[in-house]
Amino acid sequence: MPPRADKREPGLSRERILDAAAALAADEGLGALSMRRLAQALDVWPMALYRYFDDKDALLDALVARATAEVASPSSAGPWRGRMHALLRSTRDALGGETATLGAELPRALLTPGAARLAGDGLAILADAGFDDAEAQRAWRALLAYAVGSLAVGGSGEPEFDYGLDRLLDGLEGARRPASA
Amino acid sequence: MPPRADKREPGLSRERILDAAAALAADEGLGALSMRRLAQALDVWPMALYRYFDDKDALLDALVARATAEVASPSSAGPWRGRMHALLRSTRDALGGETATLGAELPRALLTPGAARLAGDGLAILADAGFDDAEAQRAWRALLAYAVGSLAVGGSGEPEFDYGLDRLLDGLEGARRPASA
DNA sequence: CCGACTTGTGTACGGCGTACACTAACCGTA
DNA sequence: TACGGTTAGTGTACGCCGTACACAAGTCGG
Repeated sequence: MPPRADKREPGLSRERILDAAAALAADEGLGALSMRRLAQALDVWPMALYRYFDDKDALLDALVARATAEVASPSSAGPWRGRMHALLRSTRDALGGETATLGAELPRALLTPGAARLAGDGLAILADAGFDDAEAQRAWRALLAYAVGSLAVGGSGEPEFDYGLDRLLDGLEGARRPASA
Repeated sequence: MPPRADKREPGLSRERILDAAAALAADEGLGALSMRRLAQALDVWPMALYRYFDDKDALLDALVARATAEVASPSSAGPWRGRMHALLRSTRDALGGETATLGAELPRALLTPGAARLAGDGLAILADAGFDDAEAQRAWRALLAYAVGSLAVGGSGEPEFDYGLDRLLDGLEGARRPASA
């Protein structure tokens, strides 16, 4: 028999806490996300949250990790530039979206498992496109820097995001092989 | 006679406070920068700081504004790509440097007068390079996004920063005029 | 000499993260 | 049926934070 079969339902869970935290941050901004307010939203005493997260920092990490992990993997069909567009747009949306006003939390998002998977996806696309390993690495970092930076810089939305991305892709494509001359 | 000639020296000043704040943030991280610790470093009571800044947010704004304003204007001689390199490298260093671990404060840096001057410098270079107004705007935003994003993404330093920047510049240059075909 | 102004001193309050000790509910076992 | 262990959530408490407010000390022009 399985050694775990506790019948009492905790009521709380990491998932439920993260949901509430994301909602609170989305509604009132990241600054309003305090352990006390969060506990209140869950109708629980503040210390209850510490059964599920070591401290507030761990909770924040989990929040951005979840957002990062939600970035959709693009299908592996179609031209590489289109797939790269989809991947980076999705990245940008995930980091600036659910994590919402989490702009300030960007750096920590780049250290999560989700980010590693993302890099894998990106590098695969670049490999398909004919970049060798070293160049794909540099290219991926440049693309990610652009995608992340565009969150801070803002601009007038998707067309502008695509414009810069296309220019960067143009440049990368032109440098793909040492020199065709 | 000039209406201001008070002989008592305040001891405190916005400049002195900002210096201490920058030092504290550089030494112990942005998280350690509290009004109380800062006041202690200046050997003053916390409330004294409020004579010079409305609140902590204003102080932080002033801090990043100063860093942004310190970005050197590149000389207007030489090829445009070289000048653009210098400007963006300087931007990146200023935002990631003195503001130090101020990574989290990046967004507010882009709303300062210093950032406006920076944009002016960048747009001037792009104009020299033959971009029309609209395209220079989009190009500048893309370049700034890349420079800012590279702070978050990290990477192995200057060569990598230059690599991505060059690829973006390549792409921008290729698109400068509608089509040369 | 005197009121006005400037600068920094104190005091106080509400909110924060969280350490720590506790209770209540439920389990498997005897 | 009774019981020790485990788990989930409850309370209490402490030290830090930003900052509102009232105040004293020093310096000015008149």
